[in-house]
Parts: sequence; structure tokens; C-alpha cells
Amino acid sequence: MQLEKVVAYHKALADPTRIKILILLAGGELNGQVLAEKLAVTPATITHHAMKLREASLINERRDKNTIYFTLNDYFIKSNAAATEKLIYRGVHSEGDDGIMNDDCERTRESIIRNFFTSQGKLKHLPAQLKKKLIVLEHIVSNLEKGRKYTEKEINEFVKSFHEDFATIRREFIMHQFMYREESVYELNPPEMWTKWHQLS
Amino acid sequence: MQLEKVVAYHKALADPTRIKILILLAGGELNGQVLAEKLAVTPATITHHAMKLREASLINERRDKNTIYFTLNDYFIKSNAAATEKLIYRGVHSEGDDGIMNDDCERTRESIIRNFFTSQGKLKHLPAQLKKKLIVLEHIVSNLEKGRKYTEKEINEFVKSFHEDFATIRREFIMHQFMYREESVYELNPPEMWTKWHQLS
DNA sequence: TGACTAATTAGACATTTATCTAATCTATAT
DNA sequence: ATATAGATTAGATAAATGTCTAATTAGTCA
Repeated sequence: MQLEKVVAYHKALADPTRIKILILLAGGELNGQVLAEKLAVTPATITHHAMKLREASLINERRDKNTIYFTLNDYFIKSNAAATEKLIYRGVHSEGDDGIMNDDCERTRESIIRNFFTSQGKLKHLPAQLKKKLIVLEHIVSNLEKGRKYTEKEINEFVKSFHEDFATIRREFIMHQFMYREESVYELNPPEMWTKWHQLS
Repeated sequence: MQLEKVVAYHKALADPTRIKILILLAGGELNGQVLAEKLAVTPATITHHAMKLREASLINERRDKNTIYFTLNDYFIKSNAAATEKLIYRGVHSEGDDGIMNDDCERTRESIIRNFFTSQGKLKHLPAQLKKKLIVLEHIVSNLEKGRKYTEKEINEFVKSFHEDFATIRREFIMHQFMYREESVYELNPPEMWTKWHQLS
């Protein structure tokens, strides 16, 4: 359900300490201890807030020796704000894509998405079955802007909001023609180039 | 403080019942009883949520006989989402306007705004002193999009998010050249046309 | 191995919050 | 004035939440 996600997102931002954490992270990556000191709270409190922010996909983290550095997840901050408006104004209907498919397909699609993504919008794992995999890939890739050029780093960050194994998924994007790459610059292909399961055998 | 407002906004949206209320209101105005019935909660609960939504300026209300009808406050829903991003990315600095003024002016400006607006961003009352009034009007009007045409109804709704007496304030906009009107269509004037206190005697 | 550092967990505590019931208020209509 | 309909308030309760301290885990380096 879309509702849960929007509520979780706003819950995550509904606390002054967490907003301050995000403001600090906007200035660059920081580790827990530093955050704790700057905000005058204990490391335990930072851990607590980090969990909430992570659950809402608002931050990513990277480990270096004993230290965990947090970074903003730009993509989710922006897309969730938009999702709120969308939910309120367009209501509960429509999972988000402009449908070319008929109702039957749409139902299949939605149930596959419900199965392979958590309620937080994270990908559990790539389906083995091709048809399902394509639907999952399309679902992810449809969050990118058409016509915009992305660096490899941006694509990695973006994919990481859905799943840790960004390398595999990025390769799948190319393989199934969702995107093309030229000298490490990535861009969406037009949808008619995307491999669709119902055009197969 | 900007932070408080952003947190209050997200707190208001951090509850499924309140989101559902907004979704229902997106379909048109509704009164408390109907909302209570559709959401399977008591009228008292609706009153509770209505207060939170009102404090965050997400809804307006209108009384007709014994019945109070709630409506969405479109303007605030959108502008607050934007404010969140702004706060996170541009940090705590800058009240929002592109500064041409020097620091002294800016301080005066901010203190006037702090004095005449509640922490919720509502206008307490129009200052009598011209200089202060112009600053207040500019502050409000700077939330409109340049180049966009507004109907009188839209302007009224917009102004109402700041103060009940929209007619007076709308007239002030025209009088001091913040906007112009042509056949009931309103549009922002370019900032250099706005009456500025420091251009006066 | 053992010492050190950063992060996490567990548990406690106070605060906030969503909801209900029952009583009260307010404006209308008879 | 009285009755009625909708909204609000007050008070109770259970659940969630933010923060702390103290104990524990996990990873690094000598």
C-alpha cells in the first residue's frame, strides 16, 4: 500500500533531531560520533534516528574501518515529497505508471511488485523468472528522468536505494535496453526500446 | 524558526488517518460527521485531527448553519513540501528571499516578519506603519509564482492561508503594485515595480 | 591475544499521541 | 423556550516515541 510509505516518510521527517541530521549530512558525509557531538546527544540516540532514516530510505551508509559514514539519499528525499502530493491528489488509485497494459496485465504487474518489493519500496531480490525480472527492472527504472544524463556514481546511488547489489542491477538495465551507456554516462532509452515480456516468445 | 514549521508540517502528515482525511478532501469539501463515518472513527477523533491539520495550515474550513465544512489548502501542501527540501539543502540560513538588501536591512526585515507572523506562518494583522506593511506584503507575495496567472478565487484562497481578511490584503497587493489585475485575472508584477520602503522619502 | 574505537542493543523513563466515551457547547429550527 | 444536530472539550487509556545509561558487539591495529 502506498499510504504506508508516505506515512513512514513523513514520520521520519517529523522530528527536529532527524531534520538536523539531514541538514548536517547535506554538507557532506559524517559518522555517528560527530553527529552526536554536533547535536549534543549520545551516540545511542544517533543510532536510533539513523535506523528510522534508513528505513525511510533517506540516508545511505558506508563503512570505513570502524567508522560508519552516513550520506543523504537525495533521490528518495525528492521523490517522496512528490509521492505525497500524488497520493493526496490522485487518491489511492494507480500505482504510478501510465498504463498501456490492460487490466489483467496491470493486476499481474502490481502483484509482482508487491511481492518483490518491501513496503518501504526496497527490492527484496531480483526475480529469476525473466518476465518478473523485467517488470521489476521497469518499475525501478521508471523513477529516472527521461533525457537526463547520469554519471555512473549517480546511477549507483540511485540503484542502491532499492538494493545493495547495484552492479548487477545496473548491468541488467543495459542488457535489457532500459538504458544505454557511453563513456560512463548513462541515459534512459525511450520506453519502446525496453525489453517487454509480452513481446517475447 | 524555520525548523519548527517543517517539523510541524511533517508531523501533521505522519498519521494514516490524517492522510486519508486529506485524500477525501481532495474530492471536495466534507463535514466532520461524514469524515467520521467514512473513516470509521468518532467525530471527536475528527476534531482532534482537524486541529492538527489546521495548525499546519493544510486545511481551511467554512461554516454553514451547524455544519463545518473542511477544504484542502492546496497552497500550503505544496509549498511546505518544497520548504522541506529547501531547509535540508540550503540549511538553516536565509529566510527564503534572494537578498539585494544589506545585512542591516535583512535583520530589520526578519524581525518584522517574526513579529507579524505566527510560528505557523500566519499573519497576525497588517502593520499600520507603511514600511512594515510593505515588508509583510512582499513576504506574502513572494510565495506566488512569477509569470503565472491566477484567478480571483485562487488569490483569495492563497491569501486566506495567511489571514482571513483576504479582500483587504488583495487590494493592498494591487495598490502597492505587487500584482496587477486585468478582467479578474491576477499576475505578479516584476519585483522592480514593487513599492519598496527604502525608495520612499 | 589484548587494547582500543565506533556502533549497537537492552532496558528504563518521561512525553506525546491516537482513540474512545461521556458531557458540554453552539447554532438552528420549531 | 425547547429540542435537535453537529462540533468540541475533558478525561481516560493504551501505544509509540525520544532520550538516556550501561552493557555488549564488531572491527582494527599493535
